[in-house]
Amino acid sequence: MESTSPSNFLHAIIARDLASGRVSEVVTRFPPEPNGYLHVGHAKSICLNFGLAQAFGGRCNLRFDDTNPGKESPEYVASIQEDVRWLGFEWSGPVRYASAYFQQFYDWAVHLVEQGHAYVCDLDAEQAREYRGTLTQPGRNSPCRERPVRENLDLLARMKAGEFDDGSRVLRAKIDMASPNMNLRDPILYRIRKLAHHQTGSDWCIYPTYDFAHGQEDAIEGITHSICTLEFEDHRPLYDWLLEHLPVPSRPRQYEFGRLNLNYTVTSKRKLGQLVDEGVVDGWDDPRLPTISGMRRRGFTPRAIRRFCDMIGVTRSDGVVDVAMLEHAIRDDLNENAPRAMCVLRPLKVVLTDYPADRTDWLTAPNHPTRAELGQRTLPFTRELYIDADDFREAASKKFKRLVLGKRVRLRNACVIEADEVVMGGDGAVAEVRAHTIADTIGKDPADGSKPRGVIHWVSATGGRRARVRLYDRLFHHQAPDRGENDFMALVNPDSLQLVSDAWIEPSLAEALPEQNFQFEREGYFVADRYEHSAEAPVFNRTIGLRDTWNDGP
RNA sequence: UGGGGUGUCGCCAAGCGGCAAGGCACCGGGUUUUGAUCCCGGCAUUCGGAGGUUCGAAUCCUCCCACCCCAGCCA
Repeated sequence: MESTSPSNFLHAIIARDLASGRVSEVVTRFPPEPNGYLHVGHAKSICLNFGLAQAFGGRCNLRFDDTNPGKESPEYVASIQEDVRWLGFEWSGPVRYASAYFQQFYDWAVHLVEQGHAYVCDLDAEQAREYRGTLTQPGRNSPCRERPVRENLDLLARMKAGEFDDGSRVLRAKIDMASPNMNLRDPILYRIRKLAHHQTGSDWCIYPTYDFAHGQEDAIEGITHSICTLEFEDHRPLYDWLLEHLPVPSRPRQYEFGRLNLNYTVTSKRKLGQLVDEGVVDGWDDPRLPTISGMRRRGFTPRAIRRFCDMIGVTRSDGVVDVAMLEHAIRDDLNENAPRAMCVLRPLKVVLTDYPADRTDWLTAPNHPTRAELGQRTLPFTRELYIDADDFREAASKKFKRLVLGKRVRLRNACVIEADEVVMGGDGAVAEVRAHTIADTIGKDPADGSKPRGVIHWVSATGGRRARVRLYDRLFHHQAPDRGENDFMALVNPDSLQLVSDAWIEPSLAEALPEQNFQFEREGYFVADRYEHSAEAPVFNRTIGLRDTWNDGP
């Protein structure tokens, strides 16, 4: 796989650390909590962590930060691994789990207590909040703060033994209740949760907090550069404090970067989960969601997502990336690599009156306009064809470069035809167009030197196949559905999915493999559905439309 | 009104004292059996603002302004 890893400030830091000998090898990690599916924001982190390790010949671990059993599940640990692999990355060694280090964390907690750096606190959640003070006022010491070491040790052991109820006691670090950094006001290290854990079962009833776990996990695994998002910057002093006060095997350092924000979309596990739970979308892998599995089902390729991550860069400023950049990344990849094919979304019958009903010509068409190595396929050409209803008008201005009554148009990969008359249906709409072919125009212009201004796609009515096509649109029309006062659930686009049950495809398309990408010429990029597509009942999802700069006329 | 951050084109982003890369978007023009692609051209005398240092500043100093994060026994 190509290892693009464009330079950024982290790249520079690592290069410097390697050059100075501060570290001899770079070791990073991607540390998701298995409490939801990965989304495009995680893709940025994955590309960053794995990409940096790759760029410097180091290693990158996949580690589940599973310290809160109440929110986690095995379904997520499975999907996360699948998504990371699908994106094209392989972690170093086995999958790691914070939960595998629980005993070590506990021993270290005991160590902290013995050194007088931690104590068991009896304040309940509400009292703890009061004692913590506010952003502008210092907190007050807990009445338990000066508890003797011996008593703390006893209480901690009993917390572990399950003698106390959830929430009744916690273990806290003894740092500084007056610190302007809230994270240093005697942060909680352990809480009681009488809950089974998806990895450790009922072994524990006390679980470490993120702060008491993350740095130590990094130290145990020999992580050299622990990369996280900006909101953890205030936690860095605590991260360092714990490492300094514990006999850890290595000294990782934390660095922060700005998380990805995309306009017109929501990227937060909580909100994505709400859309899934309330049935607004069909599941975590709904093609309208910016989840990795959703984008996969939509037809995005790992390469396009990686390319997108390279395009947006990595900095410490938090901005909002225009989805147009994501759309460009996928169009760019698919334009280069997707085979072309023809599909009519709104079939309008065209009868070629000068063409025998019992005749079929098999025309060959290249699978790609510039890459001959992608081969060609054959198309059945018959008396009855379907073209898209939008590609015909009884009358139109010169700007309309498609089929018009009495005028000519080129059928893509086939001949030129001229529309003679229209047959109206009972509903007053055009039901059929009757036309005739212009002799000897396959692969060449008409003998009279005229050149049709337009080219439209078509599919044989008798040789083609019916298909179901799903046309996706943005889930939100609002640029910032979850910003400020906005209730993102109320801003969902009710027409984000349009089901087309009678699209018409050229026969070769029925043989498509699930997840195969195509460009349906003049329409956009589509993918055979990962789960529902079959030769008997073809199903395609529109990944993204073609760029369209045509300003519609009259 | 505490602490921690960030401010370079509509968006992302290079730049680190020597005179504003690149990408996306957009606007022209050319090619084209996809109104796609491709090609060519345009797009910041200016770097949040005001002072200062310097021959010279987006880059150094001072003050100011705006925005983001922190008061979960979430991560």
